[in-house]
Amino acid sequence: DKREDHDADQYDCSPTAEKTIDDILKGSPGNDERRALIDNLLRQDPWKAAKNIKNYMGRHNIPQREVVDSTGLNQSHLSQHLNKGTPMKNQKRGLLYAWWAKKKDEVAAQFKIAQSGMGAEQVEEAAGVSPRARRNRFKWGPASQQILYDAYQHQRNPTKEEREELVKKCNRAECNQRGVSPSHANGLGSNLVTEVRVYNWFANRRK
Amino acid sequence: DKREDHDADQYDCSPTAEKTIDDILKGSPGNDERRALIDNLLRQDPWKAAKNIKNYMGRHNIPQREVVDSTGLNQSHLSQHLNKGTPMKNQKRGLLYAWWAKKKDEVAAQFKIAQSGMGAEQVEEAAGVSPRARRNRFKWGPASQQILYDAYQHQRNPTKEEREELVKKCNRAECNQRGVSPSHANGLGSNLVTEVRVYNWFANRRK
DNA sequence: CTTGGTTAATAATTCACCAGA
DNA sequence: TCTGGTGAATTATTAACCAAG
Repeated sequence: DKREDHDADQYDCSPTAEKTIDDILKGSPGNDERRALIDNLLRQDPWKAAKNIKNYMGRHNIPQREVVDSTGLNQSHLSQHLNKGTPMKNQKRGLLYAWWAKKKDEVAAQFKIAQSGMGAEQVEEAAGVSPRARRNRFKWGPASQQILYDAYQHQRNPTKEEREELVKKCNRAECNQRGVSPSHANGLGSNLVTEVRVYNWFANRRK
Repeated sequence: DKREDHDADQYDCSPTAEKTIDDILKGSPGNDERRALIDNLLRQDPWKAAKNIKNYMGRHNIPQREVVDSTGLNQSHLSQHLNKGTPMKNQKRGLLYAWWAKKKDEVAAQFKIAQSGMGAEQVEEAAGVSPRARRNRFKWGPASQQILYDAYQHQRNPTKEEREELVKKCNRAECNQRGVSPSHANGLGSNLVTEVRVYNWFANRRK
């Protein structure tokens, strides 16, 4: 990772202005269906929708920050809405749902493309992942952590080979959790497990 | 509270450069003794010192951020050092101890001055609280919270009178926790309990 | 006044990174 | 082949508003 030029104020779009559903849904086909989904969600129980979104984010290990960046919602508000059912006006819920509607397709596209031999990053690009967003930070999923934890009990200092083995096992588990074939691991994008990450996990764990 | 001009890059001193013990101890008499204390702490068990500082901060409800601002230490590093005993080099521990040495005197001075009829903010000024630092945010102490919690069980919507009563009770408890006479409540500075704060506590609690 | 919304700020945690032995 | 140190980023939580019944 490079230190990013932390002064780049050029984030997504509209630096000051509020976002709109159109901003989020910009371009890409199939927006009629998405709008229908959004309207539908807006008409239903917000708490139920929140749980579904949270669940989806959990399964795919999507950082809350990505949602914040692409919707323009306030981080703490979003966090409370998702985790505690704190109220959120329809206008804002719409943004959240729009993000979700689009994201689901993006993710699906990513895994589809991942069948080809592309690397994880190329896959993201090819799938048209919202361009301006900053790359997500890698995040361990519970499934992988369980695997690592078990391995740790048996061996605190795995060799490179053992680590590579763990990488495969983790990626398989992650794909499994997402309901896709393990061969599509590159669709995991920023959450693809690598040997360095496994290395770091052990190094940090040992402290 | 006013919205602060969030662009003001003029924080404490030395925006880029590392701080030194001298920066922290600048001016104010009695620095020889402070240096002796610092050296002494540096020679002892870091974890023991950390616990003492943490304990002190807890008793006076001092935000970690104040330490970060005045020492220039990294927030997560400080947090880990204080809470988990993560190692920290002497150079940096020195800054932390210097802050503590000075802070203890400042706090003592604040309570001394608070005997006079000054308001909480004037007291802070008079005590020569490091000038450039931004005002700390109010934070409830455990003692006060217990009082409020007990009151809440009995009455979710206290009247203004009841709230004023709680204010007094809380401030008394806070002074008590700090080992000072309740008459010195204004020495509590930014942590002085007021009726609005009590009001807010109940309003937030009801949600 | 109070609830519905909403938010800035705080701080524990997570994942990484780098200099040496 | 790390391990001591460190740190940027993430996010739940805390303590505030503010508009409008």
